Amino acid sequence: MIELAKTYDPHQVEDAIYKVWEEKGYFHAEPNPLKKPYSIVIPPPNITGILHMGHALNNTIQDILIRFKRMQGFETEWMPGTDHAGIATQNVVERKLAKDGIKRQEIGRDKFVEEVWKWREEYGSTIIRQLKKLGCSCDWQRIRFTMDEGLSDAVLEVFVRLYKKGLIYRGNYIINWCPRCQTALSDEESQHKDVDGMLYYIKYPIKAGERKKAKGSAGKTTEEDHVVIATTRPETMLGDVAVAVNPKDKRYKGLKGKSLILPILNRELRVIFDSLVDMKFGTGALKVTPAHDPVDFELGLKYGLEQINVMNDDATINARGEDYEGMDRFEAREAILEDLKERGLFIKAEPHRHAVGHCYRCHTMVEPRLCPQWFVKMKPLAKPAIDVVRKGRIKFYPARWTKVYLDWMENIRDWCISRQIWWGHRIPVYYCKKCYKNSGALDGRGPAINGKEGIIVSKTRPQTCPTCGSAEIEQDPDVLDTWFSSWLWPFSTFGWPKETPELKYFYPTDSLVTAQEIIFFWVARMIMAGLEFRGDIPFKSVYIHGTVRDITGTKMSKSLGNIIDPLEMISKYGTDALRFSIISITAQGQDVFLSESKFELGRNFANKIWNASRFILANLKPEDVGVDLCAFFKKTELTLPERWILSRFYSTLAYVGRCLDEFKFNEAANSIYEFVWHEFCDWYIEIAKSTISEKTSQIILYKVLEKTLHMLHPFMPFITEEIWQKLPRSVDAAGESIMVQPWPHVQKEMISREAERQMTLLTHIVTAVRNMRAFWSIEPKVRIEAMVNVQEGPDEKILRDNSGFIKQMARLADFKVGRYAKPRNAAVAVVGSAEIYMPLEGLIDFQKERARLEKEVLRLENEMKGLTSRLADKSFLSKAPEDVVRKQRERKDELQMQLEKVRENLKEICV
RNA sequence: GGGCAGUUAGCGCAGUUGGUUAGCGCACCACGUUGACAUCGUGGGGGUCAGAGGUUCGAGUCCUCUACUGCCCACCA
Repeated sequence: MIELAKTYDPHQVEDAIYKVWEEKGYFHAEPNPLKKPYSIVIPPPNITGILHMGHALNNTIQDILIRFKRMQGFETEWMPGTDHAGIATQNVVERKLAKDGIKRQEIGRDKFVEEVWKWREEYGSTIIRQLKKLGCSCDWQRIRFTMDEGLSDAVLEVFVRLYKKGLIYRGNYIINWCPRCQTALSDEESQHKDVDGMLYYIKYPIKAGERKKAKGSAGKTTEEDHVVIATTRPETMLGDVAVAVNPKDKRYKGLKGKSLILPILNRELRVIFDSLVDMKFGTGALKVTPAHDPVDFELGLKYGLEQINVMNDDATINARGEDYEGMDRFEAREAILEDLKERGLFIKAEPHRHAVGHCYRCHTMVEPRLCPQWFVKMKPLAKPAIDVVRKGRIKFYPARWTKVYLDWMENIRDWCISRQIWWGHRIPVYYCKKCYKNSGALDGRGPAINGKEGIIVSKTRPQTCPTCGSAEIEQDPDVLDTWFSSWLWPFSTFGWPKETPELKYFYPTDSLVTAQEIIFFWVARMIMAGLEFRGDIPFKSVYIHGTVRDITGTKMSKSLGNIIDPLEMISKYGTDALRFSIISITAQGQDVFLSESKFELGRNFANKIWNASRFILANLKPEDVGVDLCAFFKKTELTLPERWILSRFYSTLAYVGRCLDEFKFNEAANSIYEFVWHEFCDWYIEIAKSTISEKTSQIILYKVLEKTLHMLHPFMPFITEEIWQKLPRSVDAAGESIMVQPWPHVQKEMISREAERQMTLLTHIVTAVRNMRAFWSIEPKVRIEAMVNVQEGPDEKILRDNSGFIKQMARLADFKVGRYAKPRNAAVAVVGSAEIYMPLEGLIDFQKERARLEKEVLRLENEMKGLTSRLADKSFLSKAPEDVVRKQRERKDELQMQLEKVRENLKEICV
């Protein structure tokens, strides 16, 4: 007899179990020619992050996969790590320093970066500890950080290779600028959000000497001395150099050859005619600001317009804005509008809702701005990455993401990779001052755009300029986008560019598990990088899980305060409960709406397992159970419930395996739940109570429990380990862990549809008796008897053989099987071809019983109607598959019989 | 503007390739026994599967349209 504690306390065991796992090295994998590899890489959380529910879901899924595959005998490598999150981390450390009144500019670059490293030492592994708390079986010996020496080397290597290949260039284009972080952002880092703004209508006067002609040729409808433009951002007019209209727009025909005067600054503006201009928007006249708008920029290039940048890095107006210099962009907007009103040039403002880019880190409104930056040419990289997905070498689950991926890839734009911050991989570009000064510097930030003079791209710092020999060399001050290191993750973590044994063995990895937000940032880029630098796909399948939202459907975020903290849930309900709950409520790829009460599901389930185990172990005779299951069954006659529970177990096991292969984690979890609770506990254990000391029951209870623990382990690693450790087992398995036990083999010969069908008959009979008892309010302690009237045949034999179980489960004094006539004063129920009588001397209220039976008749008749018409339908009979027709016929016969019997009983009552 | 999801019991959701009587959890009602479990057991009530049309012998499931909700993408200033 083995005793388990009365209640399961996750907190007492989880940390200790995890420690043992880690110490014994179960998480670690090495290239092993005897085994097949299975590897996944963690989507590296950033070092400023703390574990949120999205992480919990994401990592639970990965851990389930890894534990499943590990038990299946694969050499499983789950590569963990963190990314340095350039902008986010720099912001955090800046804020920390600001508390002590320190600005990063004051202490300088080197000192600041030192501070960030210090911060990272102290706080950067919070999320790692939390992942351990979640039970993640990552290979911590291989943990990587995007700023590690090896990964940094990979980053430089990639930059140099791409540059040499002509896929990296320096260009002066409109980029997304975050005035708060004071850096450029990629298109993906600028998130569009709808903003309620205003559309302002402003008069731009026609140059004085040219007005009359304009009037003459434009007809009555044209304003005689000005053009009205519409803009949402009046402050950018300080950088206007032209006004554009559509050549087809009749309203502006008369503007040909004319100039306009920019209000306030009195700059002379060209009028250009271009079909890019939408005639339907605003007034059809577009003010052109090449340095502050992508469309205007295009026009500027096309017509050779001057690019006037009117803002500083912090989005205040610069000297080009004359009187507005020093004002913030929004202040300037108001001031300019005021001035325009004074001059009578302001017409109206109407509400206008439009999408505006926001910084994905600090949510500040992004300023489109002309600025020299480094870019990666993406089209050549995208092409092969499109092919591998088209050809199905990489598959998305659910498949709909394939289209999202392909759409984006086919319209991919160049990637702005330089960031004007200090924390990150510094761009391996060096400028020879002597050479580039000759070619004309720009913005003091480097040499001429698109030229190569004075640019040295090298992994290491050159001593002298290879062209002129000058030692006056300085490195580009910018760092690279964090994703420029993350996109190499699947191979840089295995040692690339070195051809390490790990890289050869584990690459390509198998599955990538991630959230939809990150498809463009990360997934797509990893595919491109994998193909470009390693010549092979980085992973075979991509599983995109849903977003975790709160109960109202909003995404959980710290700023909204609607967070359900996974660590808090772990401390309240236990890790296994958290894991099981979140998995079982998350359908494939579907967003999940979370509320705290959902974690009760997992907690209750853990409790159920604990108690079932406690019962089994308390009654266990260890000397009886150490047998080979297959051998034992071959020579032992099993009862129906025994054959049934084994059949159900193996069916469930097979189904769970299939679900995990198809990323249907919720279905796997729910089928285990259903099996454990409603089949094993509710029926089999209850039935086995009467024979618990017999060897067969001992073996079945023990084996089903043990194998169920195996099957459940990937989902609930701690409780299964804790119970498994308590099981008696042979010496060779002693001290081992359930996590390295083999995944149970599906014994197909144990799966019996027939046993399952027969058992259903028994459970239906028991349920019918219980139902009658409840209906007639017969207290459980009152032992009464019942009998079943059944025709001679297979069903009779089943009932006869198992009458003991029925008696036991329905709490009957006696249960007789045979041919019986209905006794007087008996309640009756019909199940299939059998009729159950329950004599209730003196208890029967005929009216009540009649009502009950009438209701039953109604139900049966209703179903009968449908069946009858279907079976009378010639088309159905000719077109439906045979087995469907046969089944329906059988069902009809059965119904017919039931109906007759119930009607007969009804008649008798009426007498 | 384009795309993708979702709409099934009071609430939150499942529902494989179309095929018997549409399920689960929570909540609800009634009753609770001998030692696994009140984080429980037994029984019960509750749904014209968003709406309309179509395909089919047969539709929650496939097609079209509509409505509402949510998400993603997008250079109409």
